[in-house]
Amino acid sequence: MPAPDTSSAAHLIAACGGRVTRTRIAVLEILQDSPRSLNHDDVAARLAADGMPHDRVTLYRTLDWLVEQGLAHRIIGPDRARRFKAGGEPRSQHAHFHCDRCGHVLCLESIRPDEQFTLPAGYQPERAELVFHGTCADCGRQRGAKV
Amino acid sequence: MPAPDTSSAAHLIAACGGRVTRTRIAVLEILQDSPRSLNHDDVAARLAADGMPHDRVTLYRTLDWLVEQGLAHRIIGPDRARRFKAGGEPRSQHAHFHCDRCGHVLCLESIRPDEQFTLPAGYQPERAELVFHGTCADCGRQRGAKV
DNA sequence: ACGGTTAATGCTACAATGTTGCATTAACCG
DNA sequence: CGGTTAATGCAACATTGTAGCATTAACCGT
Ligand SMILES: [Mn+2]
Ligand SMILES: [Mn+2]
Ligand SMILES: [Zn+2]
Ligand SMILES: [Zn+2]
Repeated sequence: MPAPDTSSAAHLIAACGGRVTRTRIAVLEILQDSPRSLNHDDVAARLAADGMPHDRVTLYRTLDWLVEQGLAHRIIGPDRARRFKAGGEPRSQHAHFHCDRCGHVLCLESIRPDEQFTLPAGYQPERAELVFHGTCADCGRQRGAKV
Repeated sequence: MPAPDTSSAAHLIAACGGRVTRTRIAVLEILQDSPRSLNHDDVAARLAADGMPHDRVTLYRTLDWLVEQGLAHRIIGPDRARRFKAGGEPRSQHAHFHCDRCGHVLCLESIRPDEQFTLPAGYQPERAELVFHGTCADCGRQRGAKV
């Protein structure tokens, strides 16, 4: 009997009290395996590659559920499409970087927008979203290459 | 002959080299008259109130054109709908505040997200978007009122 | 003021993204 | 293993935004 991996997808899902289904496990593992955030199409493509059956609506609901449970977090890109990444935002709000060249959205865990600004009187902020736009490190290296 | 008001909507539009049409004038004046940002439906409703004929697509193109010309700026809310406000972003990127209670999006001209953070090596940011979420000053005053 | 040129508009159809309702399946529990 | 019900699959719909193309009207020169 292997030691129980308390950080495995199935284990995390079970800890939320929800049912541990093939779809939830597969989707969460896909998010965990990806260094960058993924939109619905990205996840669907990976599910298909794994030979997993998948319904468009179920995927929406699964991703929303993972966010609700704090197992993933979501950010809305300038293409008005949601992108997802494993790991919640317990109290650690972090900035994101949207590369205009390759379209990828990366997490900048080191940058915390909260507690950095003082708002005008009366405003009661609960969270802050900070998104940079420009050229990512990868695309900056091979400059001129039109990804 | 009245002194030429160089900040009037018609004058600003003419200065861009584009044709000065009823729609462009009306839309820009609507944006100029509003203290908060407006989405397409907001603008359409005001056009209708003014008895102006308006087509959905024309409104999209008009607003996009105003942004292109630097006469308005756009921000994408968490409801993935674009909101517009008069005035461009010449070099003055400013933060925005999205009220979770009333849904309004306000400009925080005093807060400039750029030149505030140092990104990891390799990243080349060109602009930064900073959006706070919470309760706005108006909604904070009449707390408990469920707008 | 008039007519020609063409940018801007109106209209239709379409695309992308996300939601709702409901019947069916399968995860869990005893 | 069988019953309960959360999760899924499916179809239809909603919202937001685009593309193509015929028509209108803003502008310019006369
Ligand atoms: Mn992130
Ligand atoms: Mn603004
Ligand atoms: Zn890139
Ligand atoms: Zn408010």
